[in-house]
Amino acid sequence: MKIRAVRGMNDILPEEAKRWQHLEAAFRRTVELYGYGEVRTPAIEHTSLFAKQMGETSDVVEKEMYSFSRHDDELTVRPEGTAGAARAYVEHAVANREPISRWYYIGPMFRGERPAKGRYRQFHQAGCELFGDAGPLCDAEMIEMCLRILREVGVEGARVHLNSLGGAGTREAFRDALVRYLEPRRAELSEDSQRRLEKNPLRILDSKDPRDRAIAEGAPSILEVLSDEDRAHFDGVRAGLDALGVDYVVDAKLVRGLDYYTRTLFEIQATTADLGAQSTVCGGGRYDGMVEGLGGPKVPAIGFAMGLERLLIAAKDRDTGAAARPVYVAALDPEAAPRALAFARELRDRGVAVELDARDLRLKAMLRRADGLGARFCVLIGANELARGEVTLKDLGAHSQEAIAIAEAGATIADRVLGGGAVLSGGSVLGSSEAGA
RNA sequence: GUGGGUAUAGCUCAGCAGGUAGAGCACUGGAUUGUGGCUCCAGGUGUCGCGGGUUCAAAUCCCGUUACUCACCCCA
Repeated sequence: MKIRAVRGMNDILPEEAKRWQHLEAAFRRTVELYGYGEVRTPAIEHTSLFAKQMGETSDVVEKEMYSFSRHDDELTVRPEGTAGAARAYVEHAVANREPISRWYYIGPMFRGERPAKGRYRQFHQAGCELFGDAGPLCDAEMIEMCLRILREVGVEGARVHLNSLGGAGTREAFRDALVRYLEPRRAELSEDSQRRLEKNPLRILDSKDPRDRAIAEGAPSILEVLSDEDRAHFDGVRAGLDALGVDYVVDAKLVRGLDYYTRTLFEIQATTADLGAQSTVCGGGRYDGMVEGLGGPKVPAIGFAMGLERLLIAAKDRDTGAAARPVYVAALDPEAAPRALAFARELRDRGVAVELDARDLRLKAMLRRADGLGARFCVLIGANELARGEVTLKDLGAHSQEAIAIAEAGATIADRVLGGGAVLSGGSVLGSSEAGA
């Protein structure tokens, strides 16, 4: 039996990796505009970190984590990025060094869910965490930043959903009120929701089952039971969004499966049909209690994460820029191959990208390959060239070729490839002729 | 985790009233003794996802299994 990739885990081949690189670059570029710096935390943490922060009874912790014992340690491969970042924030006493910290991360996360489109067991998230500011304006700022990222990345039709869970006390009170409302109607709920009644009643609010929806319609709204402080914060967020001209919908039924959220909760959905049920492309909120819960000082925080696989599905494919146009060096005879190898190195020394081809093939096949790669220049080095101390330089766009003394060829080619605007105009001319053909 | 669909060449797919496999693209060679993007010709030895079963005979029918996929669930 052949060894295959583990279920739910995918290879990303170079061609596709290019799209990832563009996505990640756009993310970095954008969040750095807002003052975020990258943090890199380990992929493995103590299991208790996730169990405590995300909630012992959350689905992720209960049945989706990749956990294992190693010697005396109970460890887990991270299912998300926030807990690890907060742990590092506390561990390094960052609150003592600076009043506000803005961190971002990009990396793989692991959850043992049943794979589906846009949902994999190893998946990738890019996210931000802001520590040290409890004010509502940074909530609004972060949401606007998320929208900017999505725009930069080419996601269209993003919709912001906003809710507030209130502080810890409000949340508990609401949970009780909700259970009091639902308990008498238990029999009318879907099977899933009957289970959720004990475990995570808030989840019933965003169930997709029509039976649940009907009941959820009449359920009490968390927004009605917010404390004055929570209400003021929520209004502040909305005022911030309004000032930024950001469209959003208040959705009192928006909830999360993770326990650590307080107050502001938001989710951005892409309206791409391709995403199917996995349309949430960005989710985040406040977690004002986490740092203290990890043994740190009372430091409020807010963060979000984006699922990169989903982003790539939702993102309109844009021109990823001019593809690399290597100079193609073809070694035509075995005796000329070492010279071609050395010549390729010389071009690279001069900063020119080179694809060396020393296979035992017909010149025709090599030129086809050079075309396929989009090379503008092709350098032929064979027995004839070797005898004359020359190389043959072909300009594939102009259909011309010339003999150049091998001692000068490197400088000449580097000059043509790298020299000023010549590259751009040459590239676009070739590009348009290709498009026309 | 639950239910439905799919699984044939590197890629996209055809073939299925059962007789042991095809097309396009891509790739290689030739037409053009060392000159490309077009054209023409030629080139496939693919465990027809895997394992069982029915049958003289299975890619085709049945069962199981795995992967992918859609919905639910969960979430980013």
